[in-house]
Amino acid sequence: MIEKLEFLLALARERHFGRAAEACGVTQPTLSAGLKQLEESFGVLLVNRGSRFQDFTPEGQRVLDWARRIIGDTRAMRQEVQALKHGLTGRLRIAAIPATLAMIETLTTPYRERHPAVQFTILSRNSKEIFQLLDNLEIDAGVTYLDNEPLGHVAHVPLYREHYCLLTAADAPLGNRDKVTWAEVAHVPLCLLTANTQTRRIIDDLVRQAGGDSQPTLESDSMVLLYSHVRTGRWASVMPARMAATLGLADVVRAIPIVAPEATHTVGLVIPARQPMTPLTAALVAEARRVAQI
Amino acid sequence: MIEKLEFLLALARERHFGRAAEACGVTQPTLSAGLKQLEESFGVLLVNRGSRFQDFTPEGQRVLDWARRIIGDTRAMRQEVQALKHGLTGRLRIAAIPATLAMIETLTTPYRERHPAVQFTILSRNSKEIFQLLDNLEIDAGVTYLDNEPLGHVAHVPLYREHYCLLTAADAPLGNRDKVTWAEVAHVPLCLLTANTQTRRIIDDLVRQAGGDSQPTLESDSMVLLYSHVRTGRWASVMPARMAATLGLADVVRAIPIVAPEATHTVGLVIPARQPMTPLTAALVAEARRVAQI
DNA sequence: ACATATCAATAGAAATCTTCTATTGATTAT
DNA sequence: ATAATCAATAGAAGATTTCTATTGATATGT
Repeated sequence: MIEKLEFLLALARERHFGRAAEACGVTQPTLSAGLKQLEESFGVLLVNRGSRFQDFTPEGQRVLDWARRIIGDTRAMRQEVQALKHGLTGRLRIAAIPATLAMIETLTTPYRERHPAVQFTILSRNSKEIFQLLDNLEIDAGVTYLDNEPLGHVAHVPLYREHYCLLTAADAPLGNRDKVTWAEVAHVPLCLLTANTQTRRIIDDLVRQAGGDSQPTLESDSMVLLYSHVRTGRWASVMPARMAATLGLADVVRAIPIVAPEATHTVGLVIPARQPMTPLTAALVAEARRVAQI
Repeated sequence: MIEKLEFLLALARERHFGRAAEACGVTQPTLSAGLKQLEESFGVLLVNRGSRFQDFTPEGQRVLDWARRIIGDTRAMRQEVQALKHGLTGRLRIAAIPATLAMIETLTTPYRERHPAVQFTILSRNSKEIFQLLDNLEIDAGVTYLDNEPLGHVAHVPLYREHYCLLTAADAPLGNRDKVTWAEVAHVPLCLLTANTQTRRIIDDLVRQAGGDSQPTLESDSMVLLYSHVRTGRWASVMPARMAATLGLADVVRAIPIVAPEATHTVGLVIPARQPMTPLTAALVAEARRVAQI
């Protein structure tokens, strides 16, 4: 029964019988049969299909919601018993938006100190993907902005307020300043994250409000790529202050706080709205509360 | 897997492998094997046993808690799909303390009006048993006092405040009074519920505070039995006012409000603290809110 | 202290179910 | 029109579950 619900969950993720079956480690006919059994046991069609997967029926949607919950609880149960036996073990799966990648270690380092047996998987994803992964039980927690776009049905723990700074060469136009305004930044050609990221949308908004139009000279979804350009001193960028601080900068590059309008956004941990949490997640939340600066 | 968790739940109820097996509709070796598999899958002993059932290990306790939740969710899921198909169907199981039995119809009658396909099972139980039944998923809701003894981990909906009255013959010592005090009641020989009920404990307390000692001339766990004695006019009793009002009284018997000290206790619905509720339970809660007088 | 009863575990056979491979039928893409 | 993709089906092999019958251990009663 639980295994059948796993089939359903996989199908929701993959939207394809064959791939869902593979994800579950069974063959396609096995998955088909499993779903058929579910449907028979409920007496309702759960999946609309005509020679290929189409979508879930309304009943299928409801069962899917319950399946997520039931499977989440089942995993939490196993984890908890495991923790009672051997302390915290297993793999903690986190996804973070690129702008926060450099601060994740402030969570994982003390976490590992306390629970050395825990292993980590950390993915760089945009915020929309993070919420999808959370919904599908594919990650235990996410790190993203809390106050910008509506949160899904998740709980959250604030971590810190983000400020932005202009990264530019000391000998560039604004390079000798102690602080700059968004109005000034609006005229600098920048290297920025691609437009499917929240950080980019935030920066775009601020630039636009200051009268600019933000046509970046270079855009990428990789922070390392942006960083490697900026450190040459030949490109400018706007980055979260924490990111700039953590990465460290070459001598030729200066990180200049952008001060007006004062624009801060809250970065925080997002976790599934389940009570009780899994032990691994609970420990992460405890760490987040310790590390939180707000 | 879910079936195995059902085994565990049955064992917690019955504390006996054979009876638990019977409750699950399997033989004892099947249940034993099922539990052994659970233990192997967790890698932990769940049940302490030496030639007979002893108790659950700490891990077993935790698994038991999760099992209740997971199985509760599984049933809720089935119920919800069923409700999507055919509207509300199935059996709503309620347990109520004897003092409230006469008011249950104020819930069930409008409920049935709205959802004619739903069937009811209503048990008369004391409050301790009600909470056990709730914990074991054997009932969907209970009706009991909310403010007297500590509630388990349940949610609740207040229904009304209970007042008490003295039932006695018109020609008995206090029979001509419009109201009486607990101090006066303390001297009347009464027919009361047995001491394992909350109602009795409440009355005992009030009588004792008024200086009496409550040695009932007759006690029973059956309201019908008490009622049949009282209606002869040859016995006196203290009953919740609602009960007296609902049952109706023979001409010779009067129901006299007991006014001082003003003693009211809240009667309410108690339901498992699960979100979301099962559809059957949700409908009952809605009805309770409608009927509630407080 | 001995006999009896109760209880859960075990052994082994029978039955059920699950899963697989191979194929089909239907639809979509080229 | 042909090929490719996808999910359902058929049928055999394999795994699991469940049963009956029994054992071994502990408790109960005489």
